[in-house]
Amino acid sequence: MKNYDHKKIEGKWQKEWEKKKIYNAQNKLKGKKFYGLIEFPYPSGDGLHVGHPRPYIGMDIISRKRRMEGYNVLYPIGWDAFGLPTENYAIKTGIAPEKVTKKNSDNFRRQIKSLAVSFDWSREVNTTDPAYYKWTQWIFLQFFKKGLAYKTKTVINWCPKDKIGLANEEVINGCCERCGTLTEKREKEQWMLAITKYADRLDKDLDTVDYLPQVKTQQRNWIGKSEGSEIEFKITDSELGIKVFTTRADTIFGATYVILAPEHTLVESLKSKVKNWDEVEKYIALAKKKDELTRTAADKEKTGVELKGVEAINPANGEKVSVWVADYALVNYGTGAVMAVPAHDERDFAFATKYKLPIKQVIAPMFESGEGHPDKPVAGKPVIERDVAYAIIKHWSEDKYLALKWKQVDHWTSLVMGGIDTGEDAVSAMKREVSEETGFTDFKKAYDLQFEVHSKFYQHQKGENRYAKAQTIVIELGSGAQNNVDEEELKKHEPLWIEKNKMEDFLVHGNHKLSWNKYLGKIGAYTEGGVLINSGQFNGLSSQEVKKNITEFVGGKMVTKFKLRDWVFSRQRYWGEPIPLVNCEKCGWVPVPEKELPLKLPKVKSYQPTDTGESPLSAITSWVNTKCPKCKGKAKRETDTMPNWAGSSWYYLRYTDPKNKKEFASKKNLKYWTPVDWYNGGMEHTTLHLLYSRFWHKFLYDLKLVPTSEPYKKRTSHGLILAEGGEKMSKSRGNVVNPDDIVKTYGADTLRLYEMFLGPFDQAVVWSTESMIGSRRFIEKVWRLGEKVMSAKAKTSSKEIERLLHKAIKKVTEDIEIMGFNTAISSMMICVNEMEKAESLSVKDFKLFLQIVAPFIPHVAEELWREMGEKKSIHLSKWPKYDPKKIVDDTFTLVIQVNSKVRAEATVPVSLSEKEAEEIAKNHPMIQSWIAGKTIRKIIYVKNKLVNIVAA
RNA sequence: GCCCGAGUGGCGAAAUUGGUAUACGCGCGAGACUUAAAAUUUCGUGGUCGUAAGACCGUGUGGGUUCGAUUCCCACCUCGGGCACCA
Repeated sequence: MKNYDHKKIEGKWQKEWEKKKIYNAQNKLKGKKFYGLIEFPYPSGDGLHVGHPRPYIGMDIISRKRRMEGYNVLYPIGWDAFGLPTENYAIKTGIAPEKVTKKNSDNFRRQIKSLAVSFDWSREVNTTDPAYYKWTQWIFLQFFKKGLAYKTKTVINWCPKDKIGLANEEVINGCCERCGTLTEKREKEQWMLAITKYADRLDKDLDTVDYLPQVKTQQRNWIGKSEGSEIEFKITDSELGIKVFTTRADTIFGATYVILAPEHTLVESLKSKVKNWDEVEKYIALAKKKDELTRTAADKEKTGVELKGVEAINPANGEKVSVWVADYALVNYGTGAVMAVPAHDERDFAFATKYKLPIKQVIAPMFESGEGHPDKPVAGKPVIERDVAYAIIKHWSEDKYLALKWKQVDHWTSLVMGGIDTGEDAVSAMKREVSEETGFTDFKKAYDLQFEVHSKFYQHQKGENRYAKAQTIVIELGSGAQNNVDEEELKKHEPLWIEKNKMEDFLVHGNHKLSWNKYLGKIGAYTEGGVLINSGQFNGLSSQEVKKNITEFVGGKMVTKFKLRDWVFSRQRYWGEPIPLVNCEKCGWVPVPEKELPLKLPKVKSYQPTDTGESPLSAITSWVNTKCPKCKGKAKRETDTMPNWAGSSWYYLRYTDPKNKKEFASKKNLKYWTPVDWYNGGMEHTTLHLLYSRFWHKFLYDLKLVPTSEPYKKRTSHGLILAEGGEKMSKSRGNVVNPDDIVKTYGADTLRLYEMFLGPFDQAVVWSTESMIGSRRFIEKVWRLGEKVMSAKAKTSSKEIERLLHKAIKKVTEDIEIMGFNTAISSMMICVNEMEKAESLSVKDFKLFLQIVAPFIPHVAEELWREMGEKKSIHLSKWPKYDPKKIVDDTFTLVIQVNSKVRAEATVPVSLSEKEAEEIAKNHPMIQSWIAGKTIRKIIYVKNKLVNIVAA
């Protein structure tokens, strides 16, 4: 018996597979296909660490299974090789980026190949290859021709360290995504791609794809679709008006001032009217200077300045409101102006409180027999509307509050409350009620909290439905001076002094709790929906249904806004695709003619970006100065390059036809291969690469250049592999585990199996080289088992083994589909453990086992398969089917419970009837003592599982 | 603050139309083989009490629904991820 030696078999089979091209996609565009995709790597100088291959191996297992299921499989790889690290390396060393890229990708290729990932290497692409980026440039020109690529002066996020403009997506907490440096704002002419034109479709079409729910939510979040109203507030004595965007048109009667973003162009146009212009100008200058981080810090105190002398008119009620400039209004969202409704918006509330601006409640919370409320309104009974009030009564010396405990109803407690008579105001009404019900007379202070709460309920004693509109009144007692309280009142309820911090638990009604929390200041603005009050003709309507009507009433219109901004597509860098446009004095921006593509990167002496923010290309005058393709006059080339998201936005299309010189891919190939059936990648690319590529794809679809509107049918994610301390693996932390070392000592099969066994595929897991031994042991067991089976030459297997084997086939078949690799492996381990012990295991059955384990440990499976006389690769064999008859158990363990506690077990045949099971249970000796002297109330029977005797 | 996910032995983790909690693996303990070690292999391995049979407790915490809850509901705590003045 020869021992398992991974070194002897892994290289051998890798060469054989490559020679026979068994993993290459077949060029015949016929039959069922499977296109599996992983995110192509950036070939960094550090090489692969053990975290990189996790997604490759996962998708490899799926691809291998698909091949065995008879699919024509496309599982490609390439290099996303434009990018900063290579360029920075070039700056430091002077070595050309092409050379570095070549070296790094050669190393990556070698490493990946050593893991036997079944990529089709004949379709390898490289984004930095001119034959590839010719088409990246070509697609960009299509955007340009359709007016979706435009150059504009914008405020961009600028990283002072990398000297590069960043898209919003690349700014994390105000810092550069790559280097962590705090970004600055800079004004610059930049090429933009109009992704916002596709915002709605990018959002809506998520319904048509099978993505992880988190991916969909994150994309939706990022796109930030929000439906609302655009409404104009006219400025008095002026032709001008302020257009605001709001999702809460229902609160417009409560709009007590208007806010403009500091960058809003209207501010300048109002200059002549503004009396405090100096102050305003200063504020604006300050706001512009602030960097992203300090300006958007959530806990930052709000600031602003009033435009004195400017007044706007609330179109709902005609009231004059003040106009302010404040940086909590953002210029690039909505209209850059906000109608402030402090009573119903947290931010406006904070601002209004600080600057003492009026706060007007226009939405009353509505309690409709909800939680902690009296009975539901009864249909058919009359509804009596009543004005009422609650009193929050503070003790004269202690930190206690007065509340009522109702005597006729259990667990009923409330604030002191009562009706308001006609002509009476709420404060006097409550003073009257309080003295009647509690006897207290010394009211030091009594005021209206200005918080109205509505409720609907059924009043038992009166037999009628009530609609109560309650005011919240606060009364502070000066002393305990008290009159006698009427006997009748005392029979109804008992007044109790409750400590402040116990009050919320003491009160049972949701509306009382709400008023109490408003009093405490726990609720600033009431931001939920409710019933309109103080809103003229709209009073009594619900905030949900009234939005459209109110918008029309004030002459506004319903609109949809997005958080998504257009994509900054320019980079002032060398190592990227040159933007193929020339600027002609006469003709403006003119595309480089298609036949001149690719527009290659010229050789430069220095890769250093300039401090002025121009790319190193601008220094090469012989390249920059050119002729206009249109008029042949003098022209200059664009010196900006594309961001590295460009090449990755369409690479999956190129894989279908990677050598095509006439098109980015032929229609025929695209039609057969796309969409990608299954795309696995990192969550970190959800709002960047994934969204960008969906955008490009939709654009190409509109040009009828791709056959589907979505590029990827299904999207899953893998978790990170963390270093042993639970930290991220990185060269700088010095905790990187190199797969080369693992392959050398344990073998590629062990590494593959271990990575898949570590834990759930989509979760982060901690690497442990110590635990790897388990996977190696499993492989050795399989190996020994193979040797044993071959020498024994059994014709049949024992029944138990057959059952376990077919169960494993079922489990593995199903689990691979849901990326449950760890549980699939577990079932194979169980199977092997039993096969080891088994007296008889047939060659035929063992070969079935080899087939299901083959996607996980391809070398060992192939070696044993061939030794058993097979001439063709196991990876081209047909995926086994389990036999449903063979997985049926004859017996099962019947669990017998008494009062839901397991007291006994019995091995019984599966054909057992309910009656028989009950008999077995009752007569079981272990059970007798538990039910002795008790009455059996109930017997619960769960087929093939348990009997539960409920006895007392 | 808001949204999403998670919390189970010493460790990685299984198990959900509600039905034996801890499969599988690592580690650990004891035995076999061996001159010895490694490798391999057999048995054991949630906690407490008990000589034992066994009993009780146990899936982040506190409640609830149920004959029965890791699974469903409510409240809370902790960790991870995303968003963050988006009107």
